[in-house]
Amino acid sequence: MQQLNLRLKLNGDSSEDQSAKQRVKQASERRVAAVETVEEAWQRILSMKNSDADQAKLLEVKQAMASGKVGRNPADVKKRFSKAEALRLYKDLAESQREEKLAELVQKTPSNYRLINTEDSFAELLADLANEEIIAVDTETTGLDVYVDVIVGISLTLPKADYHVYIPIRHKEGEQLNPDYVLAKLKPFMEDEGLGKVLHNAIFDIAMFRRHGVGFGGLAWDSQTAMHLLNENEAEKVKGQTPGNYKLKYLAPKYLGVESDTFDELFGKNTRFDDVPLDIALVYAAKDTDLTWHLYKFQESHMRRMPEMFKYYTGVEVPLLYVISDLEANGYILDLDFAKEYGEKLNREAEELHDYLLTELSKYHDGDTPLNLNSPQQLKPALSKAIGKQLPNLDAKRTLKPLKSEFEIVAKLLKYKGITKLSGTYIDKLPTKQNSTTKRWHSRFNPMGTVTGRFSSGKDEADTSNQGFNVQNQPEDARKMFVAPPGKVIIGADFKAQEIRCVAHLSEEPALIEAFEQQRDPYATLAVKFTGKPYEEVNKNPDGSDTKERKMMKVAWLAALYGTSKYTMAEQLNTTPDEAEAFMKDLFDSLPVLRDWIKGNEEFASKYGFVWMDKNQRKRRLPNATLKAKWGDRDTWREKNRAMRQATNARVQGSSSIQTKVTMIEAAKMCAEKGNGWCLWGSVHDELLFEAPEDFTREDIEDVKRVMTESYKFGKVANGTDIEVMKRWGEGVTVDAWFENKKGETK
DNA sequence: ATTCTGAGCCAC
DNA sequence: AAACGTGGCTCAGAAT
Repeated sequence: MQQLNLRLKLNGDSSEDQSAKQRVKQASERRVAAVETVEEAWQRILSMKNSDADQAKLLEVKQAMASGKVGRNPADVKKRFSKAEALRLYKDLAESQREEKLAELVQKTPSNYRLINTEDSFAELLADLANEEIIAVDTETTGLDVYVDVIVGISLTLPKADYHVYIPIRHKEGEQLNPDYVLAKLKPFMEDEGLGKVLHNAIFDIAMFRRHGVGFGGLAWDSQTAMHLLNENEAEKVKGQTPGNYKLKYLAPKYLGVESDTFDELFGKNTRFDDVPLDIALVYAAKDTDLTWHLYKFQESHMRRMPEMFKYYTGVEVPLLYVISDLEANGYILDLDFAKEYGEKLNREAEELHDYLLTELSKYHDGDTPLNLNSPQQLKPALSKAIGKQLPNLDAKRTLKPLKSEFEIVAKLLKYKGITKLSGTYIDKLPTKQNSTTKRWHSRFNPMGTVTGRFSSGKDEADTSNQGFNVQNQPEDARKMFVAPPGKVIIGADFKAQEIRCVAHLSEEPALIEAFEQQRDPYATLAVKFTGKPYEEVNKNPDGSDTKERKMMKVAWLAALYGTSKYTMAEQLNTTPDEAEAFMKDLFDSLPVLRDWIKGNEEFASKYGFVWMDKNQRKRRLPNATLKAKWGDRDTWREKNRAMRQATNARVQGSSSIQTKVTMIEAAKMCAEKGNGWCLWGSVHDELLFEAPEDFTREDIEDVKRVMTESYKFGKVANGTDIEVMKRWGEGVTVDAWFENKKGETK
């Protein structure tokens, strides 16, 4: 009861109460300090509301204090032992542990780790390298920007000679060989196709060697991409679990049972590797190739048990890394004048809309700060009041668009959102990402960025330069910033209806097979089968637009592929869920082979917990597919059904991505044969883009067509491609139009 | 001051 | 028995 009274007083806010509050607090602190033992303080601190991370740190400090590893700072002893002090002690503890750890590592340096920093030891290494068939390679660098940073040392593992080396070349302290000399001597080995090489994240090191004028050959294995193929779920986010990753330092303990500290753990976040003393650098860096080598042996033995996957990995994914390396290094050119002018136009429009919206909506906004239109949290209640309708969210497509014609303000908001997205993410942003060294724009193409095998594109995971960007989601309007280099064109070639052809092949549905045999539009063909109307009538309207039958088939098609629910389908077809369901049932009844194929995918996944991509080259593991959905267990039900949808989708997406990757390799070969400035410019899932001299010929186009349609066949289903030519991305013309235009110019 | 998460939206 | 598969980026706002 006394406590309650005290609290009531403390909560008062008159100045008298304030000073009373302070006096009471000070008195109580004096009392606690006088009587509280450190043990009691611990009880108090540990029972506070601490984050999990803090609690763990606190417990560690408590233990360290008990064993005498850390003690209180004499200056603090008079004060009450606080949580803040305990956390300060944690820092001291971590620092001393780090030093201890480093000393221990150096002391326990394996006898077959060699620091190469003399003429003699380097000569011996070169002689031994000549006897190796396959080695492991890694570089240590000043940072992660492969166009700006430099190599500070090189690690090699020589399996036959049975030792691991670190060759420091640019550390700030310690005896080292001349960097140019070392690189010149290593160059023939690095470029030797006959000397196999194993790396972890090879794209990075290949780019680093390239930067120093050293080519790369003989790539045999990349333990990072191989791991993705062996377990694409390693980094999956599961509730209540910390997700894994594909870093060597994570994989080695997990799969090799070897203890391994990360760079940050050992050296802290802001240490550059050229600051690391050589004895420590040796044990850290040589361990990298040591671990990479062992991870390779482990992975190889596993993958060999899946021969088709092994063949695919070594035959496609590994050589693809060279292709990506060239593609990324080539980079892009942006038309900065265009971007500036366009950006200014967008910003003017946005400003006008912003003024209007703020004027109209501010009166419905409560709060001390002005309404922020970019904050859904603030905008939702304000807009709801303005239009007199409670909005569930501000989803442009679902929520706002239907209200667009009824409310002027919603229409303006949609326009505003569209413009600010375009300028904020693309038109104004991309120009700031020019690389200082190459003066070009470089993106990343991660061949294992997705669980199905598609590429992802963007910035490097650990890259802090903020210069990365996603090439694969550039909207139509932003693509216009990308231009061909002077004297060149961009040639775009897509896989016509890639995923549908893929399904035709995998399912062997006769209606689809037949459509492609007759070179007919697949959606129209489905519409014929379903409606009984003639092809011409359902394919295109007289004005060239889509017929409603064809549109419906397209929606239904995607629904089958993606597992759309009847509710979403109803929205898309503008009908009721029941009708949508009935329509899908009728449709699938008319395509029984396709229906059974989808069912088969689901049954396979339910039984085995994974599905195969085309020709068993790759797996998509879906452990949740084996769940038994129980009544009332919503989470299980949701996960199970998600896995069922993924089963079919992954097979289609993954098999299609195999086609794209195989074709990229053949396309790169074609470019190399042609020379004369031909190279790959990009890839966006179902299309490849080339850079070519603007005096390319019709024969060149025939070669592109051949590469696109013949590099990877979906069984007996023919491939198709549409090719266009452009000086500016997205402003393409047909090949015929290009040559017609040229004829006109020369006349 | 830095890092994380969710909403939202771009691509195929 | 409600929400379409694969990604990445930006911004706001919260957590640390």
